[in-house]
Amino acid sequence: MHKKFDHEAIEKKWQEKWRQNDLYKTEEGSSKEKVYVLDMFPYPSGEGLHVGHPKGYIATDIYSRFKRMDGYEVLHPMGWDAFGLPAENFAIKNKIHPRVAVEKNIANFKQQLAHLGFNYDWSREINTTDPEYYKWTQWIFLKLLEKGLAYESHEPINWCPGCQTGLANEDLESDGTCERCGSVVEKRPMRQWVLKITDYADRMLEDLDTLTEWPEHIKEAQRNWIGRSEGAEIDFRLTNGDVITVFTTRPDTLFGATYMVLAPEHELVGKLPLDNTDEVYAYVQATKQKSEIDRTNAEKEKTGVELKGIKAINPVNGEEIPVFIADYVLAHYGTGAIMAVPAHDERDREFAQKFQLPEVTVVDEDVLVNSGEFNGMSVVEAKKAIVEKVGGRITSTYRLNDWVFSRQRYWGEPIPVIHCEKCGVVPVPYEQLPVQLPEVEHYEPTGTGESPLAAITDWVNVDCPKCGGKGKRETNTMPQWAGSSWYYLRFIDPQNDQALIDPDKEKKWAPVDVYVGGDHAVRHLIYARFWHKFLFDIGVVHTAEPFMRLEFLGFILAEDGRKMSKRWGNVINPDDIVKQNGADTLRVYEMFMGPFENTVAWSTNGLVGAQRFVERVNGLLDHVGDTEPQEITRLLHKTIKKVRSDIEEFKFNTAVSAMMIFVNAAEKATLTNESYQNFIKLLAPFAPHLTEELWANAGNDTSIHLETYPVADEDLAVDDMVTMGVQINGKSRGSITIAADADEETAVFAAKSDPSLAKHLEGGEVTKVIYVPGRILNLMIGQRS
RNA sequence: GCUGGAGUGGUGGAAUGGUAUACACGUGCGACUCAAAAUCGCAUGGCGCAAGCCUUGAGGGUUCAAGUCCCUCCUCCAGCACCA
Repeated sequence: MHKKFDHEAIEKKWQEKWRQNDLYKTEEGSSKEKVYVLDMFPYPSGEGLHVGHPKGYIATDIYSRFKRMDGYEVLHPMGWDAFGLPAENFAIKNKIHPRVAVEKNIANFKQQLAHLGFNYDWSREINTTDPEYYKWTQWIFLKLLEKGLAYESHEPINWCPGCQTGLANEDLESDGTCERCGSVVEKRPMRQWVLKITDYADRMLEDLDTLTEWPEHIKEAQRNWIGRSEGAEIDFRLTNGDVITVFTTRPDTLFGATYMVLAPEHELVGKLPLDNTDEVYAYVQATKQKSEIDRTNAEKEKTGVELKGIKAINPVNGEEIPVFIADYVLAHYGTGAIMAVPAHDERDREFAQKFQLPEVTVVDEDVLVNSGEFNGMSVVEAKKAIVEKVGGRITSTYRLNDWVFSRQRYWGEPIPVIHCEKCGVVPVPYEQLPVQLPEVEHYEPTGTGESPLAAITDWVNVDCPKCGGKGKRETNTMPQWAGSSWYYLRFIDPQNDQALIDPDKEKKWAPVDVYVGGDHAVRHLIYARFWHKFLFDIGVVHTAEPFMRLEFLGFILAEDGRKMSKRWGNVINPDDIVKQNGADTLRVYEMFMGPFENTVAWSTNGLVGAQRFVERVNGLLDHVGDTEPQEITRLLHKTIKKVRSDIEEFKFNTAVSAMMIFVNAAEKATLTNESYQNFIKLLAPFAPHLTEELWANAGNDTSIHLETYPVADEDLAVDDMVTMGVQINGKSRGSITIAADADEETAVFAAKSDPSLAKHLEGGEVTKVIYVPGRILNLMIGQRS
């Protein structure tokens, strides 16, 4: 009789052995075909992992183990995304230097991951806060600057009074609060570094079509995020001679434009000669006071003020129309100015009704009316014709804005530029990288809009690299997203101090073949794709896209159906599960819970099922004999076939269930030692400790994880006898068991010979037979009259 | 509102157009035990004593055959949203 599986001792034993033997180290010079399997690397928080975190890591672990056993050279690394506000806020609160806190958290995370027996090549570990790493993050920034894709802006930006830093639009919740701390975000005019991501918007959009192995919903989310609208820019001359350019997707409705609206922030507002300057000024001020919540609430009543003393001239018919400012027009979209067509736009209609402005219908049933020479034209034709007539320009605009790239905080990559009194912005010479974060005594935010770095005068004051005169270092740092926008490349060549990545190695290992993750995926993927395309343009990488295949994972909720959170007290720590039930049980359970992409609640009961399975496999040796029934051989080969294709497709839940079916059957019979060892290999990627132990117990002195993965014998994977359903007049009435290649006559005979089927055939003639071998027999009978 | 996805037992879920409910949990009964846990065996969609009938969100359609394909509708989830 077998012993109960002592998971604690066995896990420890093999994890140590694997480490000692460098079992999972990627061989650089290997001639095998490569596969690069990557997790979205974690942000090492102080709270450690809960059982939801490892789900994706288990999947990539299984996938990469499978690929290694199947003859590939596998690159499967792990690292840490450790810059950013949470680490800094945690450090401030607990009076610890962020670096120290991060080191501690990483050690804790690494320990937790180690307990699950993952096959990472730890010799490639990277950390975004390591100067040897962020040297290259800074290098990319300098390249962007060199190519004109990084620029300084003084536009008012989002300021979070809680975090005391500027934020990108994307850092806000939909209600306009800070996603980190929940504070109501204000607008503040500030000097900011901005990256011209909009230059890449079209390419990012178009290349989505090449990503055939990405889930559709992620691609759709990217399209929404980029939000391209096709339309035209049209110039409206004002009576004072100024010109306002509007963006519209409906140039065909130009005859219906009965007024214009500028965003209150529009640059022209302060410059126009107006009769009601005070009123206008007051409205602009009132808009600034409003939070983003009030500003973007579509429910509220429209407000605005007419700019008195000027009119605009509708370029298509020469009519003079009034000009307003109103906060329903957004400064950061299109040109910050619109032509208002109350008849064909709900928001314009609402505004027009309030201010009693005329409404002119110009399109009826997709055909133009009230539009002079364009009457009778289709909308599609008219769009082109009218733009041409008024000298407009066909163009696109995007929901996506340029990326606000500076933060007034300590714990980020210093932006590597120097401000010289004489030369202006001067990039730090490449050979002086990295610009290291200096030691500071107070890394709390200053709240003045300056980073804490500004107080360190001996770091800030430097000679200008260009003229040798007085210069000051840039004290803003990069946002957390910077380091994670290119890390997947560094794993390929983590220690290179001469280049971001060696071109030969890049050609060998890039791109990432399978990328797995969930949270924040849309935004991270936008940024990473943007940088990757830039790196492609400057010749650093050889592919236009970084991630060939993307697998999106569903989260694990707490048993109560809520998110796992300290706040609810419903967090389950994987360490506890590993200790009580074992790492292999946890791994099998998380894969068995449901489809990989589904969000499912943790179930302690469900865990028991996985545990029982692990124990039964441990006891399977008792059923090994000299022979095995043929159906066991067949079942094994069917199982091999199923498990292989399921792993390939990330259908781990059905792979596990197929193996359960095999074990259930094998327990009721006997199986040969050969089949036993094949089955253990089949399970090895899922339960690496158990199978390694059983492999050793079976007298092998190699590691099972370097063995060849079983291949199904196609002849043995199909049944020679099949049980198939029989329908009579399309209704299922029973089944027959016949040879898989039986002909129709045999099948019909078998059905007629079956008493329970024959019963249904009485009183009628078989008028039609539908026979799909191995699938179905359907007999149509007509009533005998 | 727009876009994408999903609705199957008490629960998680399975099913190239071919016997719906695999696998697992839970539950019930039984075995083992002084007893319990663990383990093992049997049963387990609904109605019905039974033969049988019904059943994949609702309703239509295509087909020999529909959870699967098509149409209409309902509900839920996700992303976007005063985006011109």
